[in-house]
Amino acid sequence: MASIPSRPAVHGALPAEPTQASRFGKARSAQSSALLEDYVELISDLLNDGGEARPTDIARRLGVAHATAIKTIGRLKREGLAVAKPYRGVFLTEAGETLAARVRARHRVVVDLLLAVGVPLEAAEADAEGIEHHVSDVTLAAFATFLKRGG
Amino acid sequence: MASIPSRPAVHGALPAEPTQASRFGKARSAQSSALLEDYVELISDLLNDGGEARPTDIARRLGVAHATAIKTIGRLKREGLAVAKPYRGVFLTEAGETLAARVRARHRVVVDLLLAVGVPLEAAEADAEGIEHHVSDVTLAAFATFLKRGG
DNA sequence: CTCGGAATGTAGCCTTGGCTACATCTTCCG
DNA sequence: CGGAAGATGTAGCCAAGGCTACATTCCGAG
Repeated sequence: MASIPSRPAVHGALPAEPTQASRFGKARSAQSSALLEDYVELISDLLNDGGEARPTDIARRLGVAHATAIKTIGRLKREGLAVAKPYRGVFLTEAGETLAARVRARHRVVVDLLLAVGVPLEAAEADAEGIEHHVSDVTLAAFATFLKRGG
Repeated sequence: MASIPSRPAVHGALPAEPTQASRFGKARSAQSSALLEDYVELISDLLNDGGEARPTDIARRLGVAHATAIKTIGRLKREGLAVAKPYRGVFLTEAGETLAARVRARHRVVVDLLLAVGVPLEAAEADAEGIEHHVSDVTLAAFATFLKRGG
């Protein structure tokens, strides 16, 4: 069908810009850190609030099996974000706390922005959970400015 | 992203609300359809623009190896979103076209909203790529309303 | 002090989405 | 017409993030 000719040099309005590829790549890698961010923030919440973060609690809050939570906690440890001795609960390292604070702040801004543009509370909370991991610093700053100015 | 941050936290044990778990679960499953959505939209773009969608182009645009693209195209076929005969390019089914249209519309609204709240173009385009997959219908509607209102 | 239930941890399996390496097909050009 | 080059497809590997099933540890009753 001549539909697969060797690649002609130019392709009209859709050049194969590396820009686009890099955007997708960024979105992919963001997704990979998302889980760690969720864990770290949740652990921080649990520690601040109840004094301890136990795998079972974490698992229940995240809606996964406890084995899954434990496995991910292992990854947290490997990445230097958390410490945990067997049967002794999970704690955050300096790096973990820092990350948690950043993530929590970002989450708040995202939710507030969604509310400011008229998203209902329930949807705002729910969608923010997924959205926040893809909000870059630049975008976050813009959100903050928008909120300060008008919201 | 533990969702209790913006409000005064309950002092005492955090309740193990199923709400939170379901939010995380939703974010997780959204992430799973995200890839398919990206592929479908890109294929639609390529078809509309150049008349054909070839695995190599798709791979380059997404920034992945061609083998990866081919594997995912296989998944698209399994899910009834695309058709492809070996060495003959990829085409969308009715369902695929429908999905593509929906995804494209959503993408536009998300970018427009980001721009409307002051996010620079580059960041808006880049972040939208990740954000759009987590924007629920309710939130999308709110975005549209905000934009129409002259946001 | 012992025992049983709950919490914790381990092992092994699955799918997704990447990759590289290699095999095969098409097309185009000499 | 016959290759060679490039596109396409296949195979096999890896890590992440789920799960279930089973093993171990802890702790509070009794």
